[in-house]
Amino acid sequence: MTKSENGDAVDRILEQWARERPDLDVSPMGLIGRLGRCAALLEHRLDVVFQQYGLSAWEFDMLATLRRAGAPYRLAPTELFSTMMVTSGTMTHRLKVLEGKGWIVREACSQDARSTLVRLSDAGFALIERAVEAHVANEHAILSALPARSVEALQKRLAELLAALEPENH
Amino acid sequence: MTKSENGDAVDRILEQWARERPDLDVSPMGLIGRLGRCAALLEHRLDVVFQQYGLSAWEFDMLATLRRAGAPYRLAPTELFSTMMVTSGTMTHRLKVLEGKGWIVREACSQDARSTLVRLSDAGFALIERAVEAHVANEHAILSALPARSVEALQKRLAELLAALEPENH
DNA sequence: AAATGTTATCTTGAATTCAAGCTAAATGCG
DNA sequence: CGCATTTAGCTTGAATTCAAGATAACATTT
Repeated sequence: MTKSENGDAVDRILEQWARERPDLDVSPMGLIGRLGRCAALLEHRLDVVFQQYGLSAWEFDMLATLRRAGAPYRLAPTELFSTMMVTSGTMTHRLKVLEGKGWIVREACSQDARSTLVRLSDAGFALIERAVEAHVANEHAILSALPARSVEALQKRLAELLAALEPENH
Repeated sequence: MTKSENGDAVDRILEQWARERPDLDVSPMGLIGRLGRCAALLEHRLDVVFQQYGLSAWEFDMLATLRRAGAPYRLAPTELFSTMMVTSGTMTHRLKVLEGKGWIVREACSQDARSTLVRLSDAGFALIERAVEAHVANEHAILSALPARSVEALQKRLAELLAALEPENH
């Protein structure tokens, strides 16, 4: 058995760099490369369930954000795009699409005439209520491929890394 | 508004779900949410260095893939887009851009007239040679925020997860 | 050799995103 | 009050991506 058949795609990249640039210590690529690849593959796996409910990932995310905010399931666009790490222009587009599909409604804000609040419609509420159940079940299924102890360990280490990366910490 | 309590952005999401949907065990969101967020933040951090060399992330990735393949730094488009997880249409566009910038050249394939191979130009080679050094240094700097043992542990757990997620394994 | 199927690549059109800049409303300050 | 500044949201244009399908070359079978 050769080395390259044992490891994953990232191992193969590390081997190539070791051969071509032995002067560089490319070991951080192991962690960062795998993390990126895991994220991409997970995204794909989650999309499968979203599509079963006629949702894209960002549509699920929008409805879920409004849903978990609690009654009356209403937030300002600014709050939405700042928590979701997208620009205001992206949010304008998303709101138009969701309103067109009847999952949200827009309401004037009594405190601030500049702001038109966003609220889950009954249809949007009913949809996300079912979709989030399937989504959570999907996540459980995906992680069941690993022993519970590995999941817990990974979870702890990622929390550490996230703390080190969060914008306010540097 | 963000600094406040103990816990990160993902903890706040978990708390909201626990309040709104106590019937669901949303614990997998802890791992999957943090992983996604780490990936997004890391992407941003890596971009900083890419931009210093006039590169976008995908441009760096393309040049790096050709570079680490070894002399004569030449690959077929199919090999490129399959290892990089993008479609053939995306690859066509990328090749046009890189060719326009003079970092790659295209050459007919003697074995297969359908294929026009892609090769690093001298300029492309010189650029990626410097950029990869800065990139690796950047990755070292980012991970230096964590103790070496944490990095090693995280790396091992991610390799486990990646093995469970790789397409051929399910 | 002709027919059939497969492979490599490109084209097209739509979706999604961001950066930059715009308008309107709220707020602060003299 | 009157003017400057900030904030909320939207508009525009460009970049990036993919899905679907077109094209051309290769491979296999008849």
